[in-house]
Amino acid sequence: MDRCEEKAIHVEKVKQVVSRLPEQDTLQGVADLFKALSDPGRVRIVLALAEAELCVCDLAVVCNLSDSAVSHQLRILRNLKIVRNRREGKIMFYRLDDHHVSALLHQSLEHVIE
Amino acid sequence: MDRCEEKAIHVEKVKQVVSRLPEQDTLQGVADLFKALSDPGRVRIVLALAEAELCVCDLAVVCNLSDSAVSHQLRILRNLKIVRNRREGKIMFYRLDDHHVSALLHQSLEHVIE
DNA sequence: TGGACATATGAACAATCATTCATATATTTG
DNA sequence: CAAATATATGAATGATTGTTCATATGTCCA
Repeated sequence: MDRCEEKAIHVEKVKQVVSRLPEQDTLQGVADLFKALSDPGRVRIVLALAEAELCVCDLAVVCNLSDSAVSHQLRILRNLKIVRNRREGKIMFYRLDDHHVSALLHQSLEHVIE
Repeated sequence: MDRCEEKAIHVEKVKQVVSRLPEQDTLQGVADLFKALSDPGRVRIVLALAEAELCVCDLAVVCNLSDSAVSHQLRILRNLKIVRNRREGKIMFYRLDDHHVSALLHQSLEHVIE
């Protein structure tokens, strides 16, 4: 069953690495967060919200997408606690929920532009 | 044509935000980077490589995946300059290409665990 | 209350992606 | 050179995703 015993290359290193990895739930959470930011449209939304609080209609213009498409994507971002919303009359304003996300985006920009 | 003039909500804010957004290529690059990390298997690979340099076979054990699956995923990570490889005889060792990525992962862990 | 506006949601379809299996390449050893 | 090992790659298929369209909800104002 254990492949280490058949073709084992670096058993000790593997054991040590495995022992230091976070739990599966945490890995999944990280992957979900990254997945939320894996679409250029959503990246644009998040970067826009890093600049200013905006409503759905504003974001549709900024992203050149339909209101509906933006709304669908905002739900994804909302579910992952990446954005928060606030109603003011008919209008729903969105902003970033968390400063981590902005930092994350800017760090990744460094990697991409480098 | 310009939706701003029909249902315009916050024209000035929109203009300012748009002017501050990176180019589409950059947004796409960021999205690609995040997409590469949007799979728990690849997150596991990257976190493992943040701990030690490992070969494909080691990673297959660590991630409980086939060698082939790991190899496919490593190619994705390689194409995005997230990992580098080095051959030593028959064995191909992988390590992180860039300290940004490790920082990115740890920042996202904070968001998730919070 | 009814109509207009802003946003949200459900379903469906097209496009994209991950995994698997078979096969190919590269390296070492006999 | 042939066999064995480690890794890589191509093609196919099953799953996931984003967008669209139609419709629903919530809010304001006449």
